Amino acid sequence: MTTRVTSLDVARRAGVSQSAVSRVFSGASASEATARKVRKAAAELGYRPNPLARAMITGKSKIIGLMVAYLDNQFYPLALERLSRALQEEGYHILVFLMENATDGVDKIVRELSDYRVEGIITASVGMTNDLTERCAAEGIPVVMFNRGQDGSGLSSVTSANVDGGRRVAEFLIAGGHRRIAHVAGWQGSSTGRDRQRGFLEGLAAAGMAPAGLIDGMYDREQAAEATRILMAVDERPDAIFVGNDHMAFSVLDVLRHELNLRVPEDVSVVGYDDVPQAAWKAYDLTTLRQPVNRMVEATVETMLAQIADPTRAAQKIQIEGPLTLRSSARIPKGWTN
Amino acid sequence: MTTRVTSLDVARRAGVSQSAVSRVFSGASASEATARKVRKAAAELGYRPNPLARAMITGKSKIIGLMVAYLDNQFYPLALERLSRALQEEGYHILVFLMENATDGVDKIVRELSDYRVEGIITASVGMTNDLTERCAAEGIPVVMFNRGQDGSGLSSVTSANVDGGRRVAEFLIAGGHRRIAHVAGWQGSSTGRDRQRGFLEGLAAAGMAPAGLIDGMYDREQAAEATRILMAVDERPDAIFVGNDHMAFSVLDVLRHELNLRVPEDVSVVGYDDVPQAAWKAYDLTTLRQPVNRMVEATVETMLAQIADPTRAAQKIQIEGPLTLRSSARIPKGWTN
DNA sequence: AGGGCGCATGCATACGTTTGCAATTAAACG
DNA sequence: CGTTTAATTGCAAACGTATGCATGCGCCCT
Repeated sequence: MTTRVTSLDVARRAGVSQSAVSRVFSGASASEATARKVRKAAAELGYRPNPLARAMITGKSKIIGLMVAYLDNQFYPLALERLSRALQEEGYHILVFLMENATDGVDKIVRELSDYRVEGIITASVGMTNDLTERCAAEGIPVVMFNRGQDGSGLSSVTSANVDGGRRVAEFLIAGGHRRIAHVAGWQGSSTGRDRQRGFLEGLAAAGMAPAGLIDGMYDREQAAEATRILMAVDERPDAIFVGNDHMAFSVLDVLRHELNLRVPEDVSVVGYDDVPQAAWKAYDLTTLRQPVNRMVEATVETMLAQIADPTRAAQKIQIEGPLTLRSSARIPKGWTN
Repeated sequence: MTTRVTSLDVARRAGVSQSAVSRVFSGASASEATARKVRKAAAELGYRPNPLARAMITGKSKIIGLMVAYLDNQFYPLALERLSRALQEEGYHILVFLMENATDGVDKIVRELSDYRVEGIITASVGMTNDLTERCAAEGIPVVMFNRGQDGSGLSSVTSANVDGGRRVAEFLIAGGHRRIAHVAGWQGSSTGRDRQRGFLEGLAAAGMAPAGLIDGMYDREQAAEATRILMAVDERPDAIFVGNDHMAFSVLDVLRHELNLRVPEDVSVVGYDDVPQAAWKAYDLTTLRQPVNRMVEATVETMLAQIADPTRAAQKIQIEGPLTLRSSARIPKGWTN
């Protein structure tokens, strides 16, 4: 348990003042001569600035808080991985909080994050109430919501173009000749769920159609399975189902094939949303609207850094388009080009 | 951007000294009378102790570092989720680092973790070199390795009983009447991969058998797929494959069914390792040896906290047994009881 | 050559806590 | 009631860094 080496130790060895050392390491002005001496001494002693002490003074901790609700849906681990890597490269560190979607927990966690003087907060799939919005704004902590928006909040968000995506799925299924198209919707408490549903309904309406069934799957496998059973337990079965995300779509496919003994896509086409890695696995081979994780992460990091650099900067709501990934779970219209 | 309220503010309002406030909040002795006054004033002002300042003095940051290599394998997001929740409940926070399995990165990250005065480090599926072991020991930072051991290192680890598990899978397959049993092994650079393979080979040997094929799948889907193609491209095909983890097993199943058009388990039985949630999904319905995540997490947290409380405590290597979860991907021996 | 300007450096203070020490008060005991 | 002992409390010094201010220096310009 050797005692740590401080800037003062370095200063003594280099024959300069402690402030000189600080200036060299914090990038303030210093002559090339002293900088060399300091760096040499620091290297010899193995000195590293203490980020906590630094944070005390500056209020900048080089830490970013990340709030995630659940990791079942493969989309989020993936995003977490990318986000983490990208931020690490920028010299930031990540304090993660896993939480229920329940609002009360959010409250507590935002407080703790602010205690640690995080420089920014990224939320993935977790709703912030408006008073939290205000609290963060009051404390001057930038917030970026990843894959979720919040109407009326002054917060930045990065999502895919969900309304448009929903509409394109509708158009795709209609073009495929499906006449009874049902929807296992994403959780209506989330902007993604609502937007995809809205776009989907608009797409149907534009062709003078209405959904053959519509149930909120709550982004939950079990609920999606139950929804599927209900949707299919009618005389005129749906011939296509648009599912609010891939995670639920897998469950839907399992029920269709293994419980109801239906063929996909011959009896019923299925389209998901996200394009998580599993969607490409042969057992599912799911046609799905891709959310471009990489670009979404890039945009998130970029927005975050910009807001940290200039806190007065206006919030941005960024939408990123993704392509429809064609696989075998849905009939492909003749001559369809993406 | 209201200025933060400090212990001094509270002290003034409560009519006591700043140290009194500190004592009340750090749990040191204080009379009931002052404690009440202080708490009242604190509540009115909305005071919260600054953990960074606290960490500066005590060296205790209430932060635990978590190093994870990849999140593709569903087992890790799940573990991360559980670990995070458990530690949060104990009042700790988690600094996550995602990293390549490459050794050089580990070095840098351990340094950064130590900069932030983390109280402990949990590694999941990432190899630590021995000099890092020493560095952590020198700095007095407890380390617990989750789901990976390291021979000869003085570090605590929590794993499932991998050797035993491998052996039990062998016994199960033999009892099922399989005569040509192959193995797509877990990465031989990891203790889990090696141990499972060893147990498996021991189990075969005990019945006078040898593997019908053995390839390192590197815990990678692509490599596992390629391994499967090679293993099956012989005259006397294996009638069973034990795969080093579920993540690879899904890939193996996809190749068997959709590339080679084989039936599972009629033509070939498949057994995995982990019992991740997806293993229960009907499209795979994988027989697999369960790693009890919850109990492993509990043991990890417990060990971690114990070592933080008493750094002189000897390292522990904990092994936790898991049951073989029977599903339909492998023939079940008549009268088999787990 | 002299005045002015800018840059580099050191001194000292601040950040918000914890904690050893001494002083004060309360309790306990004969 | 006096004295010993224990429990509280305040004072002040840390922890390791950043930074405003004043000083000193070299340099350019007229």
